[in-house]
Amino acid sequence: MQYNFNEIEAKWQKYWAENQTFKADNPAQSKVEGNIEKPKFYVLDMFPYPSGAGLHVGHPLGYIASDIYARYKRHKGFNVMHPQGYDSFGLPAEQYAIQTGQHPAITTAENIKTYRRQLDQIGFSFDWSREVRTSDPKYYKWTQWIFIQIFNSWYNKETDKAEDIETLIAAFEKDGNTAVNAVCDDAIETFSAADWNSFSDKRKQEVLLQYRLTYLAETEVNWCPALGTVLANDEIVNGVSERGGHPVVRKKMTQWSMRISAYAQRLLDGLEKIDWPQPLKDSQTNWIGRSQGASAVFNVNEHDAVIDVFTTRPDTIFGVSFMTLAPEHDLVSQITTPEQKAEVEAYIEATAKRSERDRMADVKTISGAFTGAYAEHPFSKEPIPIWIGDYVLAGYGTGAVMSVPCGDQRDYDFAKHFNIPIPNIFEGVDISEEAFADKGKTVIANSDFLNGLPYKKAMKLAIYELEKLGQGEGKINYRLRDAVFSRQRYWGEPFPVYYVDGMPQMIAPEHLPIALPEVEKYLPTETGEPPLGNAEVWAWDTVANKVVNNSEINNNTVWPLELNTMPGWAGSSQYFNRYMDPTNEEEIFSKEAMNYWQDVDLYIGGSEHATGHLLYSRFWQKFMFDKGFVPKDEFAKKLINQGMITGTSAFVYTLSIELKDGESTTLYTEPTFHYFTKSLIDKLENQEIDPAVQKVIDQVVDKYKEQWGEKTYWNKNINIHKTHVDISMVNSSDELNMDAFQKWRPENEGVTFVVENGKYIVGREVEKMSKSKYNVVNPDEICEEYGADSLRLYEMFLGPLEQSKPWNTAGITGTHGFLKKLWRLYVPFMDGSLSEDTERSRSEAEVKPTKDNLKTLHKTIKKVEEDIENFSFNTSVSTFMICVNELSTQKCTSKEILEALAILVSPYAPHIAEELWSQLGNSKSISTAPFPAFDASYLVESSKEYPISFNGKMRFKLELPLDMSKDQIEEVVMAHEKTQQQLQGRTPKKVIIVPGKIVNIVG
RNA sequence: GCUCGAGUGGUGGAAUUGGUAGACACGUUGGACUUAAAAUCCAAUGGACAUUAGUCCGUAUGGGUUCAAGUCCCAUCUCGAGUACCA
Repeated sequence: MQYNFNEIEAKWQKYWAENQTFKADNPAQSKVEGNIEKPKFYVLDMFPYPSGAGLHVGHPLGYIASDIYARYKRHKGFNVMHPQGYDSFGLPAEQYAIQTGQHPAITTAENIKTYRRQLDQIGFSFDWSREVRTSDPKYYKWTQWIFIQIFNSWYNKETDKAEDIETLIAAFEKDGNTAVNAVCDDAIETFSAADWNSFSDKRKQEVLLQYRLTYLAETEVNWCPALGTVLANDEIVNGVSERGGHPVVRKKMTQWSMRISAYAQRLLDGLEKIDWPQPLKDSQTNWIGRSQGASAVFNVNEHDAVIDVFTTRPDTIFGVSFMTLAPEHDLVSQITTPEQKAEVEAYIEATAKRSERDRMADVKTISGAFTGAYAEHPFSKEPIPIWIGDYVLAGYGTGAVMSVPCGDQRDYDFAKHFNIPIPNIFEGVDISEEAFADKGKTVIANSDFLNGLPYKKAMKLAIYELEKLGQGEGKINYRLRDAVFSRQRYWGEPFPVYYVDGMPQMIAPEHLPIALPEVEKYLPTETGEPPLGNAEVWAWDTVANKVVNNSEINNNTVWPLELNTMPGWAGSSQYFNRYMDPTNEEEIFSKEAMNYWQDVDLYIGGSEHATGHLLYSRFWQKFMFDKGFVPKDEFAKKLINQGMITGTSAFVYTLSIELKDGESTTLYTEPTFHYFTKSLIDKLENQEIDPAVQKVIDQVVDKYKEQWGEKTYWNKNINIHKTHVDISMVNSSDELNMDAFQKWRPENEGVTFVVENGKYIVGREVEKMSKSKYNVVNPDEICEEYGADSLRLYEMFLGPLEQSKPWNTAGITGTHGFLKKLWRLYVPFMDGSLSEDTERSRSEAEVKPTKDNLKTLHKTIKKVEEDIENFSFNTSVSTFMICVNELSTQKCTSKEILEALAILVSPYAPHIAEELWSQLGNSKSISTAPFPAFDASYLVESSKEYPISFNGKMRFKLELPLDMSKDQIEEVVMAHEKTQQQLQGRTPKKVIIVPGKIVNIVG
């Protein structure tokens, strides 16, 4: 009986779907409420954005790994939840809609269909009954619900958690805002209880907005004109948009923001208790950017104004020789003197024109302008000139720095450039060439009360003295900014918000979801409103509690709705919790479900989400924790980043011949229109011209001579050109299908190949998989030709999960061959079409396992179990191969052994395992079978083949009993003829014997 | 520039606390079967010398610790990822 993988895989995929084999039990659904016998295990993949291109072989890598783990945990007796869904709001579908008019919901649904088909054919054990789609109103109802929760909350620094806004209102009514210690906007006016109670309703709402965890405020945002939307910091890479690479400019706009900065410290602390990859933790730490120092206040001379600065080096405060403000700083226009006005304004204009990208690319050019104003040093009372410079960023800290040129290289460079004095406040340090920033070696000098102190002490004392003056305090600063939450796009979650007199109002949760309205065009309106401005039915009726036509807006009971939509990360920030109870229409998830599932045990996905999805999700989780909705403040215990699978591009080579007269003048460049096989190119690169190449070159030169007459060409340059060729035209031995190549493109017709042994060998290079490089490998084709089980095994076999590694389809014959070999072991137990030489009955075939059989099996169990626990899937595939090779050699026909082996293999190659399991006579799915127990007694050895080394080099091996003593071993080894041969009469200085390991003879 | 990670055959990669380097595959070469091809099976396969036994060199490079180093320590080089005026 043949291993007919296509048939087997289709059969079992159908079986799993029909029997809901991988449906995870929920506490509420089980017989005994809240008490499922099995312990829970939650395995999660980062859900995909369903793009139009479908999957390539790189995409399922992480899904295969998580699937193996999920299936393994089922064998180990866990109630495993392994859900999958779609992050289906996003820019590509909308861009496509703008171009074609096709509704994004339609393209998205089509793409999801393709994804589902591709996922199904790989045989994942997903519980599809839990599927979520972020663009489904039934799902985004809860995204809107969370938004309302966040809006109705503030952050209490005293309790260090989010609290209901009602508690803040109560505090205001009682004591005003002076006693409240909250995370809020920067410039807040203080008010008493009496003030508060006398405020108008609108005024109260304005004040509360400054405290809410999501708030509407005019903020400086990253505006991307090409995409017509704002972008969050993590959506910008190198000053251009992550998607599309469009330029981004700074712009002030009224936007929803999320007060993630309130959670900066907890997001940092939380990293210590989760098992996530260090690089990922590092980049989150970096992104949060905690720095400890002090704030200091400098009074501005002749103005009623102060400059607030943040510094990490308050110990160097006596080294200040100037102040620098960001050009955008509010004070600049106020304090600039009439004489300096022209220069300052010109400078501000010049910096505004420079894009973010230019500013970043050009960090070496020093520029700035003097405002003409002076600040007063808090201690020395000396006047300090105030400058502006674009090396100070408006968005970080207070947008102003106290410049200490002797201790900071940027300040130093600025001072040098503008001839500002550089006072030295470090003992015994030369600062004539560069600034001195080594905190460890710092001893302060020329600094009044700080003289002679090292860094730490000086820092403490400086802060103490600043506090005494009332001009500063110790402070911790974070780089993390509040996250802009509005997008001027169509294809996203609508906000559950309407506006009364310009003030945002939440729609009551019982009226959710607020579904996306239909629009004619997906572009911004003529007046520059977001696409939802095109909707005709987009007003909120507060009486009927429903969305009505805009014409009904009466500014009394019917009000306009919010026109922005939520960003891509809104829907993905709590999806892992919704999976626990995905169809619940009453609440986001039931208490029972949440208490049972708790958190994600294993989360697998790409490292590109380090500072986006994974930071925002942790933020929302902490919020949900504060409000008592979830029991854990970190949502995923363990996270693994799978590496990228790169493509192996193929290249063909042509030459062009450049004829030069004398040293430099190019007379003529001639492409040869011949394709040369790789080895000839290799030779050329080593300055070696093969006769076959020479012939072509001569032809070109002859042709030239015919046209131009005889000349001496003493300089012939040969240039090699390589072109990508579609990898489907290349076989596993790198041979090009020359016929196919000629037909590939019209211009290839009739080209000549210069071959070796009749074969054209292409060049190979590892590159990112992409259409333009013609190196994309589609899993559909692999499944068709080799089967999903071969694909799964091969993806794991390629190398460690976290590492990036190149795909090479040729290698799949290895794992495919293994499966065939595995199959053959079971043939004696198969019904009907037994091959002639194995024609036996089952009972005849079955024999008792031999000692060797058991040894092979149990060493496989041990290794595979260890490997899975360590996520070392590549090595367990090798272990299976060794196991099958051994059992084949042993001609094993023990049902006991083969049953256990089928279970071991089943997480990796589930289809063949199910088939073999049923052929052995089992009627239930193999996924219900317990994992074989390891028994060490089968591995006990009585002897060991000792490596005998001389001076650390292994020379020969000797089989010795394991119970032999050190002395006995030495005796036997020394007496051995090969030992004497090695020593050649010398007496060894030392003999090292590690029983059970090694013998080393020194001398 | 800074932070982190990695360098092992022609290729992907093994090597658990320092203890037989190159497991397992791919590819290559030779052989069997076949009219032929495919498939399958068998054998060889780090390099150099040695046609037998065997010897020497080999885990990016140079040092060091050790009876013993891919593994530990120091320095250097190369590649990859992240980050980038963060005061």
